[in-house]
Amino acid sequence: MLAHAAMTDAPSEEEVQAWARLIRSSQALLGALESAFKAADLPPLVWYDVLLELERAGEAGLRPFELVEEMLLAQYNLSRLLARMEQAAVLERLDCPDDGRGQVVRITKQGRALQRRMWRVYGPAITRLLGAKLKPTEQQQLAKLLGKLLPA
Amino acid sequence: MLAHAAMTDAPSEEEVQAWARLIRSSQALLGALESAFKAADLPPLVWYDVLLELERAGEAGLRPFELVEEMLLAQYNLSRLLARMEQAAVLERLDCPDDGRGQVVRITKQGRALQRRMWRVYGPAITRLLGAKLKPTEQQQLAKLLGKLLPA
DNA sequence: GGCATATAGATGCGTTTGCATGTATATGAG
DNA sequence: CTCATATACATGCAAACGCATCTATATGCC
Repeated sequence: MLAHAAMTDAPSEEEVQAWARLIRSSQALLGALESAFKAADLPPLVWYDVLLELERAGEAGLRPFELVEEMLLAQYNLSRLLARMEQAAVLERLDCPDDGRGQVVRITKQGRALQRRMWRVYGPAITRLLGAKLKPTEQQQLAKLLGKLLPA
Repeated sequence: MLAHAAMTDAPSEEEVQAWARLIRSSQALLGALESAFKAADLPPLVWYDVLLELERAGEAGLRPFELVEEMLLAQYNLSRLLARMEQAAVLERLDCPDDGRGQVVRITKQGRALQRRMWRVYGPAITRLLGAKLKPTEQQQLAKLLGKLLPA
């Protein structure tokens, strides 16, 4: 998948291998998960992420810009995603009382229902794709290592 | 990013955390890499992957279906990707002598040049995003753990 | 207050993706 | 040889994405 000999300041074999496997495995697992959602006639993963954030935010809801910050999603993509999800009645967008430019997004009852239905696919998929392949110790190791890659 | 209490057969905390970090970190790193390509006026990562496979295949080239098997890419996406890349003259598609339905794809001189230009961005990005964050031992650990997730 | 600048969110437009299906050649059964 | 089926690749169409930009409101400076 990678590697390219003879190049000054090239990354080491170890770096490249770790990189390649990170990309490959995440793609493979994500692909499998999205397939599972589709097979169950459910929307894509990003819907679950939004619903989860909103569910956690509770009655107060969240501002779209907060969602942009928490999720790895471009502003214009979130804008249109929220429009689709509102269309599906899984969330509602209210005018923000404190800021005339903004809005507050809140999960609906149907949203919570969808979240639960998605989790019934998501949870088992995690177990099948990751939990079944790594011992608990290894899961912790992996999480720890990946954590070091995270913020920047 | 995940977790959802009270659900039978729910994955464990460790599973969920490892999963979440895998998704998040790969997204973050991939995003940073793609940004680096764009900033350097280079095409997206998938172009590099194709060029690398073709470069490895040498004069003999590769059949599109072989690329589909090696890369994690849908057939119709590859078909159009190859069309764009042919348009950019970084590869050529020849009728396959052995199979009238098929074709043989070969990297061009310009393709090799592009591959090198991309690697000049890619290599340092790997070092910056992964190599600088993990010690060599950790890189090997990570690769090993991710390897267990791979085939299925 | 008045104006320059920053921030929240939406949107037009071109590109890419996903899905279903289409076309053409290959392969195997009889 | 013929026909049914399978495989290789392409493509029409709709949905989603990326980019640049737009509108509207907020904020800070004078």
